[in-house]
Amino acid sequence: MHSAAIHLLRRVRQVDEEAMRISPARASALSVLVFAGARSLTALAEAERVTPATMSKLVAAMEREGLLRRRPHATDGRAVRLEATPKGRRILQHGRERRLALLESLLAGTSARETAVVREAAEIVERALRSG
Amino acid sequence: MHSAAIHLLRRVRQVDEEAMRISPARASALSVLVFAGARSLTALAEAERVTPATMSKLVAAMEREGLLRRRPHATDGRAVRLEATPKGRRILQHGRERRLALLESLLAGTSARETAVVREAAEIVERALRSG
DNA sequence: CATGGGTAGTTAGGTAGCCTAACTAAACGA
DNA sequence: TCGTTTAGTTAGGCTACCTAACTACCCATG
Repeated sequence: MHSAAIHLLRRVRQVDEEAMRISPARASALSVLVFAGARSLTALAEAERVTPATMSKLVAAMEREGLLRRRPHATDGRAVRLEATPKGRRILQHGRERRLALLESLLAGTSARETAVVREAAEIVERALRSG
Repeated sequence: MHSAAIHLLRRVRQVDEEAMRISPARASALSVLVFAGARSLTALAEAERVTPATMSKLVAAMEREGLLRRRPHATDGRAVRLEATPKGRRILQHGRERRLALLESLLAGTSARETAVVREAAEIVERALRSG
């Protein structure tokens, strides 16, 4: 399971870089903003299970690339509100499509039942990580 | 699926580092040597889907740590034969146990059926990556 | 048997993503 | 108002990845 995760990510990285789109860590953070909505840097760091320091650099890079915007928090002068830009949404969508295409082609040699097993496993793992 | 892999590895890394044992990339390479047998650096790089340059550095570090040995190839003076040391096997075993314990505890809240789904999915993904 | 093209591995230099420690600035509560 | 807590940044360090350029060796072919 662990080994499968390592190898899968290495493979996905190859394709991502071929297309010069967006790295896995950025795609993952951006998707939180897109699908779960705008939030503070620290909240995003928690969602992604990294430290605020790490997220601070990721956010700075993504902001430079125009993937997200920083807005002042309505009432808290220390905090920022991070939100995806239209460009960010677009690029995330591209990335998702590319990744999806890769995963589909990888799973092309497997049966429908096996595909369903993999999908369910991904959900189980995410749920377990959230609760654990 | 992609996102589950990212989050799983981040979680595993936390535990690995707590124990100051062996990093995921090293564990993965070492396990090839332990379970599939001694081989050349380039062959190991291919098995791990990284470039020889990357593997060269990994191997140098693991050799310094006494996890593996370098032997001359019987007939080819350019090549080396990499094999795990007893210490390497031992540490790999520890790492596997720790990781196993983590994964077990993560999956503790899931049913037996779900655990089986995850196990099968890992096998399917590895098989798909090998053939694709 | 010399020579030149391929192969095994290393080195140099660069990037991303992760960390901890130490900091600034704002908020809050006693 | 003043000390503590919280949000985010910066500095410095590590691992793991890459490409490009190198050395050393292998092997065929003239």
